[in-house]
Amino acid sequence: MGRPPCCDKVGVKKGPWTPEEDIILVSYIQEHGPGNWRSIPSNTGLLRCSKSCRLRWTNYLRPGIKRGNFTEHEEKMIIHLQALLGNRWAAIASYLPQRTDNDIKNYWNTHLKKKLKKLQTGLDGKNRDGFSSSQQISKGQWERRLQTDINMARQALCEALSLEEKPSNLGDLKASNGYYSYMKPTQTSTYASSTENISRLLQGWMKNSTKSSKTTSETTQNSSTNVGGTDSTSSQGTPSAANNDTVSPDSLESLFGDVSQSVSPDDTVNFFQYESKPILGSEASLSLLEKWLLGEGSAHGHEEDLMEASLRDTAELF
DNA sequence: AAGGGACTCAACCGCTTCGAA
DNA sequence: GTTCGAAGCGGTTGAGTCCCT
Repeated sequence: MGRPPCCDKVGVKKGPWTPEEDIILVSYIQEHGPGNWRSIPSNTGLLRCSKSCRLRWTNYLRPGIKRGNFTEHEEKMIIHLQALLGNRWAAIASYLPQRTDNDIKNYWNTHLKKKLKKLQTGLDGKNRDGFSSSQQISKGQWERRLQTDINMARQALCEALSLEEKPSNLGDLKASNGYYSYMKPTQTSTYASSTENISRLLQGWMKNSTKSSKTTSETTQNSSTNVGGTDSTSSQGTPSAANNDTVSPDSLESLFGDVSQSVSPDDTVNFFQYESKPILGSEASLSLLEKWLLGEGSAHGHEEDLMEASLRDTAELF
């Protein structure tokens, strides 16, 4: 009963990918670009379903993926964004271009959830509730609308300024609807890191062909040399934001320590107010926002700056 | 050294969304 | 306006690894 599996064909392979399969997939995508996943198994001879190919690519083989430990900044971003967006991992991942939604989801479930739970239980006795639950819901709804506005503003800005050059660190990505999505390579030097991937895969394969598939993760661990790609996710309808996993402002406050401790729990909202409302207190903040809107430079750095500016200016407002 | 519980994370499953016909 | 297939997404699983006793 129920929906049949996407690939109930006999002979479709499941389970961990082998280095050989990785190489085949990367080579194919290098040549044809990602997309048209349906045709990949038949065109490459891979005994995998299209979904599996897509996942393997987006979560593992795609250039620009950063692996390994999350930095403190990334952690904060995730907690912030999770509080605002709920478990919309793809949307959250769009703010952390080097991380995949799967990675973020895993990290949340294995690390951050526990961390915050600990903090929350520590605070429970105090009952310093900043929001009512209804406030949280309306904030979520408001923020989602806001995010759409932000994306539209970004796009409009890019179009208005006829931006032709790509952001320096985004390689072969193209701004689209406020997000960066893959653009089929047309000229030179695209997929440099894929080539690197392949050679690493080959090396790892030759060296450790007998080892488990875990080895692959090491061989393909790739410095983000050229691309900070993300799935071109947009905010979608049916959010389940403010679900049970949503973090209370108390936890955020505790976790962020000195960054947040002097300001209200509404910081999370203020962070996004910066993205759309002209209440910026300083020109510096404005230029940061401008840069961020244009997708210039390292998203990481500017988001951090923006967040700090947000907190700083919020404090100034009071 | 061995057993077993805890943890991690790649991969799968199934529902939803989107776009073409 | 409806249908259908493809792609996207979030939740869940399970194999491998780590750590403690």
